[in-house]
Amino acid sequence: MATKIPERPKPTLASVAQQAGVSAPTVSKVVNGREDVSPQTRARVLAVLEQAGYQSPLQRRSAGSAGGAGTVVEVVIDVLDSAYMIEVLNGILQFAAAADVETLVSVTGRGASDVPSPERRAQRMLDEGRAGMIVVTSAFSEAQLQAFRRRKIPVVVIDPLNPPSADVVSVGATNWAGGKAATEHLLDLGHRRIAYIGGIEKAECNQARLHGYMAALMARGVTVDPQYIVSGGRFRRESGVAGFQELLKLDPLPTAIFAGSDTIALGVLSEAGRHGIRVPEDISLIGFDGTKQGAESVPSLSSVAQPLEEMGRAALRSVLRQARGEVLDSHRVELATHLIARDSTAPPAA
Amino acid sequence: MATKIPERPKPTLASVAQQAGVSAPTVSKVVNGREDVSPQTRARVLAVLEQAGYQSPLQRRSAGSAGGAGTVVEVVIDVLDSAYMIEVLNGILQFAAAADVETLVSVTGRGASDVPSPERRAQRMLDEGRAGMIVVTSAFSEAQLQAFRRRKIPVVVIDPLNPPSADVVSVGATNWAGGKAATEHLLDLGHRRIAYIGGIEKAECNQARLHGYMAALMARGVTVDPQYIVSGGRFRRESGVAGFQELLKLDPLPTAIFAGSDTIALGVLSEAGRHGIRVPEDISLIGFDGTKQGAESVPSLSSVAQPLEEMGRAALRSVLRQARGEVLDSHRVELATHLIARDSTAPPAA
DNA sequence: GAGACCTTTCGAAATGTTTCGGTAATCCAA
DNA sequence: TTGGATTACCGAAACATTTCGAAAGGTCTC
Repeated sequence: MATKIPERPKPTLASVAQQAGVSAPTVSKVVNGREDVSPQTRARVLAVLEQAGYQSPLQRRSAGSAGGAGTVVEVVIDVLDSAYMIEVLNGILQFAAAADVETLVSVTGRGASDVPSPERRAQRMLDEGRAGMIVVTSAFSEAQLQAFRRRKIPVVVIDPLNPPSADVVSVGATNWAGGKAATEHLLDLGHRRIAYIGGIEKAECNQARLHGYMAALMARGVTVDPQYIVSGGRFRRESGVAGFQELLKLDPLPTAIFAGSDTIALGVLSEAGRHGIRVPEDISLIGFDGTKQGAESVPSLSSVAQPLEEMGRAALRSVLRQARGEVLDSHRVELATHLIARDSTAPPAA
Repeated sequence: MATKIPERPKPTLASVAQQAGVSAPTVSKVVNGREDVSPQTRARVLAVLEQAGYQSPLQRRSAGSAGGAGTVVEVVIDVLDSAYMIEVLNGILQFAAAADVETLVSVTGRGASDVPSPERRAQRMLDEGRAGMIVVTSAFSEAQLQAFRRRKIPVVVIDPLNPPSADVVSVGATNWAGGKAATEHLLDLGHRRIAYIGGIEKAECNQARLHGYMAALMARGVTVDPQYIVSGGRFRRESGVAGFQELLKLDPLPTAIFAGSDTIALGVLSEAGRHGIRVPEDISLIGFDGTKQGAESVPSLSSVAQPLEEMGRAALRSVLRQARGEVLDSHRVELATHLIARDSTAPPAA
């Protein structure tokens, strides 16, 4: 080979050590983040390391292949108690298995001994060579997510509470269109007194669904009656129960209810049963999420389906792309919702 | 210290290598599961390794401090689609958060690209310093579990398919007693024609429940009618649907059904609804598992509650104990079940 | 059957990591 | 002030792992 490259000798621990005026073990400690090195020494070694472009064997190995075996992605969820969470997680796990990626799942809900600070967590992720993180919880604020971004750790948020900012990559669904579709479905059936029972009030997705609901009403010339909008709940069964009790106090009862999530709808369903109110004969009910649990209830629940598993897959895919250093087309992925009319909606009683 | 221990020199790679008649690098490769070692050489080295009781630094590290930060436990589940699985997993995740342990969850169900051989998987666990594994799936046979045992990787199986063997640590519930309690509950209400719809036929837990059912019947002098025992299903909703259709063909219809799991019971419930058969007026129904989903159905489901979350916790606790090298009191933990009578059971129609 | 080429297996040497003990700085009680 | 105790920091030596090429044996081609 005549065209031999000038061949700058590949930096080794020893060469770096000599240049920095310390021993090889000391450099090893700095590279591996051990504690017993003084700040000054560490800084000096780091400088030489940087200048020489040294890569530890670990770094060399992981640099090549993000997305293959050995890649670990962290998944942070609130609690595993809603059908929504379960299906999203399922999507992530399925895709992870197919992509040969490992997933480290942790809950932030109750009992977590010492929710570590984002800084700490980010540091540990770097140490352990984690490829990135998927967040399905409200545990991290916008500012905290920045901590990860600063360290170049790929993060994707599913259904963020806050409106999507340019700095955070997020995955969601077309909530506004979905809320509109659900309401139109009820309008088409002939309903005019339609109530909305919402989830977490400030949540972006809840807002979007509510505004889709209002848009549909107004487009048909139906006045939006604030009495029929129950808010202040959460995306949980109990909120459905409480919300329905709230609605029962009104005089012209609504003939249909649009629930902000399937779990809420199921709460409504069971509470209606307790009061001897039949669904859909006496009142129509439509949920949001399109969970299996809704499909399996009696009567089966009409709903606006979000592709929950697909959302999980999309989130993981996006994390892996970022980890590989690819440029993302968009910082916000919105997947389409579609209406599923099942047995819990019908024309209003004459 | 006068009582100094004779101090057999700690085995090192070199000493093992010499004894096995190979070089140190070769021993290293065997220990770390590299490919380029002939089977004969590997076997020879493994023998010496075993005899000398050599421990790789990785093993030494994980042996010392299991249970604190940085500990990673793998959790292998089938698919995240049953209430049972979800609650067990939730228990594991909650306890993991409290114990500051990380959990790596993987599914073996569909789509898993290349279910790695247990050998491979065990090797990777050692490489990555994983503390142990919890198995909630039928993906591993008894023999395959041995592969982990041989490498001293702590493994705990939750509700194993096979009868608990002395070699595998397992966590379960008092299935026999639970099956008996469920059946006695129905007998106490006055039922005599009681059907059983089972899950996976060979599964240990299913067998135990079935035999508890039969024991209760016999103890009261009620003949066990094989027609009323539907088997060949799985612990899934569809099996409840199919099983109920099966029972509908019989002439003296059963007045009560004991389902092998809540998911099965929910299938029965929805199918009964489709046929206009009311629960519990026309037929009583009791499940097994005591899942939240059962509690939330309409009518709410009577069930034999297993402490599912507690089982998850117990499994994780046991893995951590093993990882710390503690001696286990028992290789089989059985947690108590208890009957929850709700709205789906009532005296038979006169 | 000779040669080119590949594959498997292994170890020497190069490289990286850990253990452990020494040194010096600091702290503390007398 | 002094002497012991404690701690932080560092490197020599011991240990482990990886790289890379050599040797042995196969397979294919001509």
